[in-house]
Parts: sequence; C-alpha cells; structure tokens
Amino acid sequence: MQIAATYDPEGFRDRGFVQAITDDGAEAGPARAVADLEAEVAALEESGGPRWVWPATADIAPALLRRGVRVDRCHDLALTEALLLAYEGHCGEPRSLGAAWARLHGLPVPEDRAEGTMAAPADNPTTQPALFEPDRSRLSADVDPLRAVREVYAEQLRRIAATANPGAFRLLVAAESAASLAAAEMAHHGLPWRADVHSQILEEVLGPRPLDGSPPREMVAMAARLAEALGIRALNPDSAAQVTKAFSDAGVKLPSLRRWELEGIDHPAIPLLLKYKELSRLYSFNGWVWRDTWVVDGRFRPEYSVGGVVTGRWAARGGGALQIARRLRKAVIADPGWLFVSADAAQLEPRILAAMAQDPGMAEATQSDDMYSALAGVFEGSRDQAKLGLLGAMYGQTGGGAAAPLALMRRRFPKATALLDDAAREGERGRLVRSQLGRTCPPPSQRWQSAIAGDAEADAADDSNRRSGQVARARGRFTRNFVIQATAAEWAEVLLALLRQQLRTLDGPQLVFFQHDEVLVHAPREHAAAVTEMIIQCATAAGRLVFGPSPVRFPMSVHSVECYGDAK
DNA sequence: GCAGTTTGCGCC
DNA sequence: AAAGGGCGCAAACTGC
Repeated sequence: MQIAATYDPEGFRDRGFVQAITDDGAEAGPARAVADLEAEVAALEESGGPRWVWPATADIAPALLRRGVRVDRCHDLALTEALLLAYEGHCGEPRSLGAAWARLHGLPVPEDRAEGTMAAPADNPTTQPALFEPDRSRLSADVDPLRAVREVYAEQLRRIAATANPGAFRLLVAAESAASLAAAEMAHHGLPWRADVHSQILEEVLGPRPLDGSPPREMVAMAARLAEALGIRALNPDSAAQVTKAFSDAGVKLPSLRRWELEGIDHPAIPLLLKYKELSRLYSFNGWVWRDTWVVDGRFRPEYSVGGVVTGRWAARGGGALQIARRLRKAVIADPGWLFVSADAAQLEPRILAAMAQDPGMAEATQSDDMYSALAGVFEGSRDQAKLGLLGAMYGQTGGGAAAPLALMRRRFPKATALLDDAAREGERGRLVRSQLGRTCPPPSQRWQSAIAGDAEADAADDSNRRSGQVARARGRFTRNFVIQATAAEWAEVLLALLRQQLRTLDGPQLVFFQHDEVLVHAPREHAAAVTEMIIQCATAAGRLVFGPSPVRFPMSVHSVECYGDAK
C-alpha cells in the first residue's frame, strides 16, 4: 500500500494531509486532514508499513525520529524529481514538489529554498525540536497539496517508464529514497565522539589550549623556527605571498605551495613549513573550536545531503563530516558494551568498472580481495603500477608515471578502456553520460559550451583554441570519471538500503556513518558478528541488483572495533 | 569594510 | 607534450 503524506504548507508544521493512493498515483481512499501528521505516520506505520509518498524525506524524517518514529519505505518526490530532471538534460532545475507541480501545469516555477548552511548544534540543539522545520515544498497556497503529490507522483512514474531502462531507474529511485531515510537516521543518532580523547590529541600535537584564541604553542614555535631557517625575523606561514617572498629572498623559487611540490625541494626550511601546515590544518579544521561547535553530548551530528553531489555521492554540511581526519578517528569510541562494525568496499571503483564494462580480464581479477596484486603480473610485476594504471584510466590521467601502465591497461583490458574512452569522448562533444542505473551528468556549463563551440570558430586565435581544447578535455575527464563514480555511489546506496532493512531485524545496532564506500554500524557487542555477516551479504546482493548476473566480486573489509581509529 | 574568489588540504 | 575525478572548509587574497 502507498500513502501520500504532506504537511500543510500553510499551517503549523504538525498539521498535514494523508491519503491512500494506488500504484499509479490515483486516489485509493479519502483525503484526510490530520492535526498531527507525525502521530498519524506513526500509527499507519505501526499498522502495516506503507510506502510513503511525500515531498521530501529531509523535511519530515528528523521530526519523526525525534518522536521515535522509524519509517520503513518511502518515495522521495524531490530526490526523484532531481534524478529525472538530470536524465532529461535539465540538471539543476528546481526539484521541490511546488516546482514539479508548476512545471506540470505550465506555471512559473519557484526556486528551491536553499538547503542553507546548517546551524551549529550549539545554536540549534537537535535534542530540542525546532518549532518549525523549513518548508521546502514551495507549494503555493491555492494548490491542494495531496493533489499535487498525486499528480507529480503519477507524472514521475510515467517519466521513469519512458527512460531507456525503467527497471534500473526504479531501483535508483528506491535506493535514493531509502538512502534519504538512512541519512536522517544517521544524523539523528550521531557519531559517538569522545571530546576528552579529542582534547588529548590536540594537546599532544599543538600544546595546551590557548585561552585567548591565539595560535597554540607548537604552531608559534614552528613559525619561529621557520623564520629563523629563512634568515628573517618573522613571517606568517599562512600567507602565500610572505612565504614565496621569503624563500625567493633565500634563493629558492617555489613553483607553488602545494605539499607535493614542496616535498621535491631541498632546503632546510621546507620540512618546517610542511610541519607548520600540518599543525595549522589540525588547529583550524579540527581544533578546539570545531570540537566545541560540533560535538554535543558525546555525539558528532553532521547534516548529510543525499544526492548533494552530481555523481550521486552524498555531501555533508557542517563540521566537514566526510573529511574526518584519520588522526582524529581515535576519538570515535563506541559506548561501553558496544562496538563499531566498520566496513569498506575494497577497491570499489575498479570493480565497478569491471562489472559495467563486462571486461573478462578485469572480472577475473575481482575474484581476489586485492585486485591490484592480482593484476601485478599484467603490469610487469608491480602492484603499484597496476594501481596507477587502473586509477589513471578512470581519472583520465595521461602523462607522468602513468603513461606506461596506461598503455598496458589499454592492451590488456580493451573493453574496460573502451567504456572509459567512450565516456570521455561523449563528454568532449558536449553530450551527457549516464551511470549503470541512469543517473545522468549535468550538461556542459556555459563555459564548456562556448569553449566547445569555440573550437569550430575558424578565426579563433590559437590561444583561444588551446584553451577550448583544455576545457573540452576537462569535460571529458569529468564524464569519464562520472560513469564510474556515479555507479559506485549507487552501488553503495543500494548496499546501504539493504543493510538498513536487515538491521531492523536486530534490536540495537544503528547506522552512524557512511562515507562513499564505507559504513559504520554502532552495535551492542553481542550483535557484532551478525552485523558483519549482514554487511558481507548485502554487498553481494547490491552487486546482483545493480549489475544482474556478473562474475564480479564486491568484497567488504569488515572490522569490529571499539575505536574507529583501529578499523584500518 | 564586506563579499566573492582562490589556494591548499584532506577525505573518498 | 599532455594539469587525474568528486567534495567541504579555512585563510588569504581580490575587487568593489
């Protein structure tokens, strides 16, 4: 059964409307106004788990979770709209229910409300329900909201049926919707984070916390040593201009201040500069201010944005959730009696390539848990060369140390190479490419379009032609990588959706973190073994769902640990 | 003086 | 011959 549900766009956020609908979005019962939509969802969920068809999970799920309501399945109209718009070549157009409804009726389309930067938890404690969630449905007051849900849903089903592979697209929509539920649950649970351990790390590396907000002891000391090594009185190592000038005065020309460039330069001040950058990064990115802002009641609660990246990866706002520095993972410690089951897909992207391209040689290599080692023989006995060849092909690298392994890649894995080259060529011509399930890249930007068009302009200056070529090739690298990254992201979302279902059969384990190809489940100790088994099975099932019968293996590297820092 | 852009880092 | 894809964030820098 399916139930359309929406808040009253005009009223207080508790009020809403519900109505049973058929598989194709027609009315299957009376429309009902309810005084407390969340209570209504809870009751209906209790009595048999419908599929909820609603404007946006992100708008309702946090409130439901605060009231202890967990929803089994949904169809997220906004996320689906975004997938369909991209498929149809209109990536980036407004995707709210109101926008979709307006497009359907040829009316002016409202802009989406910005997702906005998340208020830090100190200002907006998640433990305290906000009086109003932002209404992102953008539905105008004179529209019957249930009618809008039904009509947009029915239209989406028609548009899905019109895609080249409706079954695949349906899976994509289901996975994306399930992922939106998982994201809300992870934000709700939060990642266990020990503020005291975090402080300990900071003090070991930076010295005691300065009380007045000035830079900590070790940074000041390193800056002083750096100045001394350069023979000057003082400098601000954060200022590129000052650093470049100081090295120049010392007779060293720096091509840039990138770490990998600096590492190739022989000067006694270079290691000091690198060390300073390391300290500075920790201090400014994950220092005491970060901890005070983002760690509340022993939990780090970022806000995830499902579909926030064009490739289908999640984005996160607030606290740099998807860039938790490895050294800080020591502060991620399970509650007493609990463990983290940490799982990451080993070498996901080359496996995705092997499955998409149905390349027999690469598929054979996926039988191994370490593809690169399995392929070392092909790459003159070097695991590193194998890795360079595979990654270089997927990222569109051409020169440098990758040239030789890329040539081998081309010769030994022609089907895989052809898939990537085709994607790159399509991109260079300004065309769209799609993932395995149908997620579609954005059309070329204005800059790309004029650059690609500029190629044809006979009287364009050489300089302009060269720039055009560069821009077109950059687009080619993007589309080349898009097909792989987007398919990897959807494989991971399918895995997450399956795992979320499985975990519901246990009492206790919670998804607390997801990062592209890695999941973290916080589980009572006695459930860790069962969770481990579930993850491994879900990975295999995800491969079958996304690719059908395929010899390609998707092994997971799974560890049960008390501390996330010990996971790898 | 403020807002937008650039640079560089680190995560995948 | 050849600048490897995606992101978020902080500080410096640039332009108005």
